[in-house]
Amino acid sequence: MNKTKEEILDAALNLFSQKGFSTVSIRDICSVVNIKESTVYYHFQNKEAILNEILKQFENHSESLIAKMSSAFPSLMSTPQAFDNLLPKIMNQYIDNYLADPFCNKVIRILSIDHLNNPKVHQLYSYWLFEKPLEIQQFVFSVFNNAGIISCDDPAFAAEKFYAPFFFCLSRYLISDELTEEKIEKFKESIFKHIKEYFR
Amino acid sequence: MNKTKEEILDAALNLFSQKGFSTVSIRDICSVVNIKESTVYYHFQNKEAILNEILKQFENHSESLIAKMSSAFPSLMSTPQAFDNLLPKIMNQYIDNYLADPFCNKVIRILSIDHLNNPKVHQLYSYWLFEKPLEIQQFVFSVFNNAGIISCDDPAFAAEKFYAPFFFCLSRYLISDELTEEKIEKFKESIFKHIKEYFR
Amino acid sequence: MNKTKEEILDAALNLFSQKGFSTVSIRDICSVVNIKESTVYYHFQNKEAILNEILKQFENHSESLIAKMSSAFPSLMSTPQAFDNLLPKIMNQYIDNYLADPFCNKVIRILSIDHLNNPKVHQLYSYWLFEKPLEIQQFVFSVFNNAGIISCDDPAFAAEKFYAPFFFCLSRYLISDELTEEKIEKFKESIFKHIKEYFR
Amino acid sequence: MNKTKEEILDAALNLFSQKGFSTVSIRDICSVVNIKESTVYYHFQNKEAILNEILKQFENHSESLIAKMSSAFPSLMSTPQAFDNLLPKIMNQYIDNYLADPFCNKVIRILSIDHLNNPKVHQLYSYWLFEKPLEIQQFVFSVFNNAGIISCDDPAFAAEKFYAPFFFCLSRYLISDELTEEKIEKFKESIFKHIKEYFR
DNA sequence: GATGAATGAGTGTTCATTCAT
DNA sequence: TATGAATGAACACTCATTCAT
Repeated sequence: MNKTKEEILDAALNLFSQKGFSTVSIRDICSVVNIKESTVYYHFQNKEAILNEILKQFENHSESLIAKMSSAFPSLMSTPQAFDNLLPKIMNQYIDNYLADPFCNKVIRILSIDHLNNPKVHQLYSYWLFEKPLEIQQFVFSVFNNAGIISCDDPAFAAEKFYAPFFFCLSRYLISDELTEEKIEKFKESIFKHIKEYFR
Repeated sequence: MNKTKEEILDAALNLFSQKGFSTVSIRDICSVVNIKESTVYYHFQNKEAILNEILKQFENHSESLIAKMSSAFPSLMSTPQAFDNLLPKIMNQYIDNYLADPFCNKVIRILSIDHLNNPKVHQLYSYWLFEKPLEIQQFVFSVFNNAGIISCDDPAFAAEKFYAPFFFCLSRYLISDELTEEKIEKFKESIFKHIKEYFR
Repeated sequence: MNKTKEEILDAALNLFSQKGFSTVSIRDICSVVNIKESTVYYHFQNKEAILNEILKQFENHSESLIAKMSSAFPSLMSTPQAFDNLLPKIMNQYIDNYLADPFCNKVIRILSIDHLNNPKVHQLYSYWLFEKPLEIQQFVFSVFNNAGIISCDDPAFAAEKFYAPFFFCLSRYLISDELTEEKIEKFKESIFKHIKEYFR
Repeated sequence: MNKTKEEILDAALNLFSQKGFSTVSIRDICSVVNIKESTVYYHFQNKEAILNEILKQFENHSESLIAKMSSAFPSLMSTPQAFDNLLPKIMNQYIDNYLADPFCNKVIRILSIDHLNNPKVHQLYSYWLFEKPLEIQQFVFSVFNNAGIISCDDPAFAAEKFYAPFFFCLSRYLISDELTEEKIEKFKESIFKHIKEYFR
């Protein structure tokens, strides 16, 4: 992709994730990238198109991450030791490449700021922060149950119980302020406590 | 308070909670209340003052609710039966008068939309959605622990574990879309399941 | 006159003389007097009426000062010693009760700020800062000439020559900044030097 | 410079010099230039920037005029005849290119209208209407004195005496009303009378 | 690829003024 | 006497967008 276009996307991502889509002006973006406003319209049809491009990249990233993580799934089920060894690895992957990944984290902020205002954002917000993670975990728990690894008669509730602390800690530590290494550590510490407690 | 001023506050509350503070214009508010823009400036110094008034009312409401709920606390501890009887009542009070209360619910939406953009909102967001509830629950759990009602060696974690589903379900059911009776029912159903599971 | 009305006039005088008529708002005046804007309209028909009242008072003050000073004129002509004695007295009177008088000084500032913008002000500005003083002095010089006290074949030019330093020092010392005792002293020092030089 | 930008500056100059900076609206300027208000903000950061540009041009003009006039100074001192020949030429240059120059004259009006209200304008007003001319003339008189051309033991007072009629006639003839050829003639007639009288 | 110039619609806000009380 | 409430017109300024170059 063109360098200027990438710079615009990058600046827009940063600004949108700090102040929300409608509060950021084309001028704001241009003064970061150091280009004229009309230049933006060479690369994008309009302001919304910038957001759409960001969201599209986010979806691609997220889907490919899911694909990657799913491939680790069979090994997870092989033996109890494999489970104990792999679970933290998978969780770390999920955190490092998604919740705390600089790009994804910023998009998640955008989703949480703008979801009430923008239907398209709302749909992504619902999907990626609620539906999809719950669906995956529900699936995992029901497979585990069927395999006799855990006993779980309500996989939907199990998923919700497992995911709630993730969402809570995400909101509390990862998108409440600037994202720092410190915050990520706090998040991980907290979330692994919850996981440990969960499988106690 | 003056009728027009109240109507302005009411319209502003609705609009701010739907689109966020900066996306709502004075014109938007006026076209709801059916007054001229200059009239707004008779009642409020500026746009921000409208938000501040709303936030002030929210704080007053919240604080008085806490006071009211605290008074029920001693009876909660008297006998195990009292606990079992009272807990749902208190939870319902918390939900009906706070999380799902039309006024509070809208303010909570505002907090969640604008917290990244507005420092004052951010402070209230952190305080009322994280610090305060966790502080209260941590206190409750440590008292319960001391009284031998429950055994809990890490009240801070216990509070987080108890509150996480609240926050999750709040985000999922109560501030993700328009607030309907149906959504409130879904929320309650889910949250009482979590509570039951918690005290299992 | 009513106390509130006087306070309005006083506040308006101060503000108009600092920032000019059109730059001062009714609000500005009210916040000094500590009344509501609508109250102003009980005492004055509109904003302009406040200015007119001030200008009327100024004209009354000026005219009565001229009358008073004219009465000293005959004695001025009696003997050369009387002239030498009386001239500084008259000049001091002119300065203390007019150019440097707190009320008149403020009005003169208003005239000099607003004369280009407001025809009525322009007329007073021309009259009281050019026509009238030159007319009086021209008259004085021609009488003095006829009486043989001084020899002066062009009283109009003599008046202009005599008055020019007044106007210059007025602008430089008395209406260029806040009016202080120090500034008045500087003005007097300078102007008496010019007078002495004139009659050398 | 861009044509539209120049037209804005020109219209602003005319309007500011007639009504003062704060009384002129961007709309006023636009309706003269026949552009939309937003266009003004393409060329200038804000209203004040228009004034600043005008003032900057005035300072450049004034400084280069002083430089040009200073170069004529040595010849002025060579012989008494040179003095008699050159003085009117220099005075005419001063009047035609400064006091009565259409651009400068308008700026001087702005200075005299807005100096009490605007600190930056006040500084230019003091400098260009009092400090600088007096400084130059004081310098000239002291050099002339040292060269034996005139005898003058108080050059500061001599400068004030020489300059006072300029300032007076400037106010009376050149910035009191619209600037016409007639007014300029009146001004010159008067000022040359004063100069002749001065060197009598 | 990029920009200089322009714009129409909209933003928050201030203003002098009115009028019923 | 004074004010609470309201307003229409104006204000400086910002916005996303267009289009010729």
